[in-house]
Order: sequence, then structure tokens, then C-alpha cells
Amino acid sequence: MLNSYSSEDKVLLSVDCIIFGFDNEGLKILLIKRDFEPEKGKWSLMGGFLKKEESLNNAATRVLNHYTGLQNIYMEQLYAFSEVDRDPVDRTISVAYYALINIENHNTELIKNYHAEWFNISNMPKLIFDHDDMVAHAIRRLRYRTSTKPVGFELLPEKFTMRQLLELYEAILDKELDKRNFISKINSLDILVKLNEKDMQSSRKGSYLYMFDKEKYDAKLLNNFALNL
Amino acid sequence: MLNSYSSEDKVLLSVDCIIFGFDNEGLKILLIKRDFEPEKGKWSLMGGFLKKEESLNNAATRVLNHYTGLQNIYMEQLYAFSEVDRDPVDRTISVAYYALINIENHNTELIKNYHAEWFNISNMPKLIFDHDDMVAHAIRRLRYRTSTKPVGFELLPEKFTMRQLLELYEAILDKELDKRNFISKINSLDILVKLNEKDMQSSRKGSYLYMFDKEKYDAKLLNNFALNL
DNA sequence: ATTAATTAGTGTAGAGTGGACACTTTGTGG
DNA sequence: CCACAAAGTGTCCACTCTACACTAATTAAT
Repeated sequence: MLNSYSSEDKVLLSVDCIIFGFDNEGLKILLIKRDFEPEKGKWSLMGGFLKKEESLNNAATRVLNHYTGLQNIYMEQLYAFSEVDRDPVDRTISVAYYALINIENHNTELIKNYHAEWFNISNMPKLIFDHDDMVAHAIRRLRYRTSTKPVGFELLPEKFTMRQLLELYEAILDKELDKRNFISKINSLDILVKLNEKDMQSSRKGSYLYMFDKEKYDAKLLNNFALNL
Repeated sequence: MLNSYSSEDKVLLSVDCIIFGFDNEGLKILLIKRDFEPEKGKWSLMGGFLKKEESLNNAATRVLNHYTGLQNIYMEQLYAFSEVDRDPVDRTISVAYYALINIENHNTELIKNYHAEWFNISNMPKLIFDHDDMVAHAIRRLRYRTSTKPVGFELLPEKFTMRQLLELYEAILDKELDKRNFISKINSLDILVKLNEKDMQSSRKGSYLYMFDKEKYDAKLLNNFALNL
């Protein structure tokens, strides 16, 4: 009685990854220049096909690793895109994922080989197929996610200043935040460690570096995390 | 150069629908008794396979219509479930949708024929495969959705009392709400019409019936809708 | 050595929102 | 006409959110 679904249609399933990074220029997305037809030479998200023996999460992780060399990255499934004519080559349903990476850590050799580039989210080229929709979804989800998870820390280096954290949240939410209110809200979460170490790049006075306290955070997540900026 | 994806694996894609309804006994889900192997006789969500020439939204709408006779129903895509061994028959990825229906409107003949039944969400049988996960996801999403969309009105008859609306939200959120605070929050949304008509079933005094004001609501959605209960 | 320049760092008051709380009104059934 | 049952209605307190401006620390320039 197994294989009783044999009369049903089978389709191609792909994953496409919206990869977010952050540096002093703002919030960015990693895009790749397609080197095959159709739409050769156009910009695209990083994608790949689901193999029969893996889950979608595995496929997304595999694709991310393939293009960036990174592992153990925060990823989240977004949405399945399935319009009949979304891919002109063959009927393909694509499940979009987004990832938050520390822009300093990825393998820059790899992305050069793939003709990949970082684009500021406010200055992106038109993408192939429905990839623009996917990006719009991802940005919406990321904005919402700031209120339920400390997403910011995924995007920053291990040690960072309050100013960097503030500017990251401003970039994600696309609005100005009050410095004092921001700092007191972040401090009230009680998930940061203030280091005895200053970053001297940004000013003459120098600003303290902070780290994310994973233990305190894990304890907090079990109860409740909420951050309204 | 078309059909260049020919070496990739193809898989079965299905949709499974979590169908919510509400009556005076509480929030309910419509389940179906499987009449084929494997897991014949076990309870299951209503599902169907994606056909090559339709989108996932269309497939979900088709499945809902097939089992309930309903059209133009609020549905929302939830999540794609893709563990490799989730379906023992064949490799199948399933995209879960949830729907909100007015429990009085569906075709009761149809659901009898399909051996479908309504179950209170606090008293559900164990479901096949990963359908329990899907339901848990759907309830979480529905709870969140109350704060961003007036989901409640989808689940009630056209005319309803404040008490019904209150009890619906209590059932969705699984907590008691203060009657006065609830009513003032709902009224401050300004999307209800109070009718000159009373429901005399529930009490000797009778309670006013309300309707949802679609126009005011549409206007409001464009700006902002927020309801924190 | 003094000064100028630059960013870091810090607290408070006022407004608005959310939550707790109890009594009166209304109409029917007995 | 009285008893009953649910409907309907407003206030106060606590907390949270937001707006807002000055001092501290250090280095570079002279």
C-alpha cells in the first residue's frame, strides 16, 4: 500500500536565502550575479534545489554554507512562493529563508568566485523572478523579529559598542531611535556584558565594548523576551 | 536552454489546512478520519496535493472548498514542514495553512460524508504524522494575529453580541479578559456597528447585536491596526 | 601646557496606556 | 411585583514610553 501517491504531480522545490549583514554603512544583503540563462547577468538571491533526502532547513543551511563558508548561523523560514509562472524554466516552488550573519566572518574568497556582492537594502538592484518580494518579506519579518528575539547580536561582531548596536537597530527599523531610551531598554534586558575594554576608533574618548551574555539570554528566552523600540 | 533543471529531484508537495471555527463551546478545529492506509482510521488535518498548474494558495483554497463547500475564506500560509521521514508513504513536503470560518455556514452534509468532526482545541485526539505540530503552529499564529488583524470577526456570525466576541478572544488567547476593558478597547478601534436589535437568547434583558463595519475597517487597515488584550 | 574638538555617557518629568475593580439597569418568568 | 440573570457602564493607580540637554573623557592641534 506504500507509494500510493503515485498519480500525484511532483515538482521542483528550491530554497532561496536572504542573507543579511551589517557594517558601518548600514544593513546589507548578499546577492549573486547569475551566470546561466535565463536572466544571466542579473542579480539574484542565493538558492539551491531541495534534495530528496534532506529537510528544507538542511537545504537552506547547505546553500548558505556553500556560498559563504559559514556554519551555525541564525536562519528562519519565511514563506513558500508558488505562483505558477514564477520561474520560466520549470515549475518550481521556492521556500525563502533569511539568515543573519556577521559580515566580517564570511569567506570573502568564496563570494568573489561567485561574483557575489553586498548591497545596502536601500540601494538594491532589481532581482530576478519574485526575489524582490522575498526580500520585502524578509525585511518585514526581521523588523518584527526585533521585538521577540535579540536578532541584533547575530549581525554584529563578538565585541561591539552601544553605538553600533543602536545604529544596527536604526537600520533594521528604518527610524531614528533616542540614544538614552535605547540604552536603558537594552540594559533592562540584562543580557549584555560590559567589558573593561574600549574601542578607540570611533572617538577620542573611546567607547566601552560589550558582549552578548549567552547564558543570561538563554535563561531569559525560556521566560519572555520583549523589546519595544 | 529551458528545462535546464532536469537533473534535480522532484518531490510531492501537499497542503494541510487547520480549519478554525467557534461556537458557544469554544474554539474548534475540523478534523477528518483518514479512510486509507497508512494510519487509516486516525484523525488528520484536511489536505491535498499541489497540482502542477496551481499555486499553493489555490491548492489550499481548493482543499478547503472541497471539504466544507466554502469560498472566500480568510486563509494564511503558516509554514512548510519538510522532515525527511514525516510521511512514511513517499517523500512529501507539506505547507500548512490555517483558515477561519463561521462554523454555522459550512456544508454539514459534506463533512458528514467525509467523516469529519469538530474538536475543541483543548480536547483533540492525537493526529497523524506531524499534524500536531502544524496545529500548535496555527494556534500560536492565530494568537499573534489577534494583535494585528481583527481575526475574531471571521469566526463569528454576521451579527454577534459583545459577549460572544469576548468569549471568542478568551478562547483564542486562552485567558480570561476583563469585560469592561475589553469592550472599551474594541470600541476604541471604531470598526463595529451597534444594531438596533437585541439577541434575547442569552438573557432576559437581552444584549445588543453588533456587526463588523467593513468600510471603517478597510480604512483603518491602511493606517494601523493594533489590539493588545 | 592649554585649548578645542569630538563622541560617550547619563536622569528626569510628563503623557499615555494597560489593568484592576463593583454597582446599577433592564426585562422576563414565576 | 418580586426575584433573577445577564448587560452595561467609569475611575483610579501603576507602569511604560517618550521627549529632552548637559557633563565627561580624551586626543589633536597649537
